[in-house]
Amino acid sequence: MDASSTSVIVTALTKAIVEHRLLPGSKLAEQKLADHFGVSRTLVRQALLQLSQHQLVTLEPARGAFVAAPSVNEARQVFAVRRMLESGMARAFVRQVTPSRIRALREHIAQEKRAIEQEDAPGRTELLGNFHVRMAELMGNEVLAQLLGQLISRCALITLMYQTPRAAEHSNEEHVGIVRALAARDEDLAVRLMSEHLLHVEENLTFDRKLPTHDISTALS
Amino acid sequence: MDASSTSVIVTALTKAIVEHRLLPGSKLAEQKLADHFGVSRTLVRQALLQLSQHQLVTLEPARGAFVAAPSVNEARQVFAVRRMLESGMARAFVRQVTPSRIRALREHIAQEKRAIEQEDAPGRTELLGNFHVRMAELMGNEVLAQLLGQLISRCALITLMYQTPRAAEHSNEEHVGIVRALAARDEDLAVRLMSEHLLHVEENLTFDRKLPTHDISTALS
DNA sequence: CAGAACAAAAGTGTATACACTTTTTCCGGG
DNA sequence: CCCGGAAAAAGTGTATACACTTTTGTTCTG
Repeated sequence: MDASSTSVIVTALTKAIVEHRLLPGSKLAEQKLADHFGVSRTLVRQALLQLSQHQLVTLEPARGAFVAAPSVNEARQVFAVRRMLESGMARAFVRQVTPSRIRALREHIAQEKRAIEQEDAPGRTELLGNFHVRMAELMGNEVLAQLLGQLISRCALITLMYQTPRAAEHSNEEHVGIVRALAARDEDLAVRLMSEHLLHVEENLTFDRKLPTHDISTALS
Repeated sequence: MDASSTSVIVTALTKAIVEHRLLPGSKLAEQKLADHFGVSRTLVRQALLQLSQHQLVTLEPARGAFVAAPSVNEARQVFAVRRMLESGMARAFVRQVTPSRIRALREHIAQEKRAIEQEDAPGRTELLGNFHVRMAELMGNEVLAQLLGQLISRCALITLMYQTPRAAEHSNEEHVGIVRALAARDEDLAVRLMSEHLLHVEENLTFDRKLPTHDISTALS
């Protein structure tokens, strides 16, 4: 059993959704996607099924697939989970700090900064989210990394316009503070900063935004 | 797009895998499953795809689906994630304790006890795992509950023979202690007990067990 | 002109078909 | 007797077919 052709579709759609080229509520018609990717509906359906498990797509019986539009409530729950999980992660990270791990995080933060300065909105959002995944990877816990990756994709879908330059810079600075606490092996400070960081991100949520529904063929090309 | 027929298959297979009626490594042939459930391979494939995302099944290209056999390393990572997540959950729970929530947990523990006394092995394992999901549900965080549910399914697959009467009783007693700390609103104690509880469960892992591969038609009937 | 009712079109849900890969079986050579 | 290899069987991967549902568009009625 294979998922390689399917995963191309999953990746492309995930990227489009997370980068808001496909907006919440957009219809994802199977045949149109199939034509676009040059495969049959079978593979498209597999991909949509996967995306629905990642909560990036909702399936309505006999009506089809739509880009997910998470409720305010769901958004808060996702952030609550992230706070629980990631404060624990910060604590665990402190207990196994190494110079090379700190270096890797600092390099990542530098990349973030470059993306912010160049006003590269999609790259910026991705890097800011990936900071957290990077931490998990550096700890050698792939299970954690994968889980966080999914949660963060959901967050990207949720936050929509979180990626204002101001908020992005703010996040970047908070990352700096977190890494400083990690490097100092200050467990409680690191945990507190991580928790506050996620609270700040959540506070920046803009739930009242209404955006037009895009066409899928333009969004994917 | 529908998943209702598929979800029956997913549920049945999940139950069989978690209860060890289907053992790690067992082949899950599509046509056999299709015959058993009276549907076409299409729906079986959808189900297997979902189960592979839950990490209960591994898919090997052109070779088919097998009940997952998580490595020791993966097992430890899953438990590490649970400790991070659930100590945070315990802390959050304390901050929003109510008498009815404590009552619900105590009732759950009483159920556990009954299952242990009656030596109902599958029910026991399920209830012991569900204690943690129940906490998430009581907090009103469905996202957390769903996530924990998946992690705990993976754990059930991992722990295999964790469900010895002794270990089960031990877990049950620890649940009692955790609820007592929650009721007393002792945040630090609750967090510590939860973390230690999960460490104890992890310590009971038996990685050296070798078990025969069952036949799927007997396991599911 | 607005609205209900029906017909046509489009789209989803499941089954089946078929190409291709892996596994098994069977046979001949060492 | 055992090993290697070819042929057959079984199984997976993708496409397609078809029934059924939803949506759309048109016509008829008040």
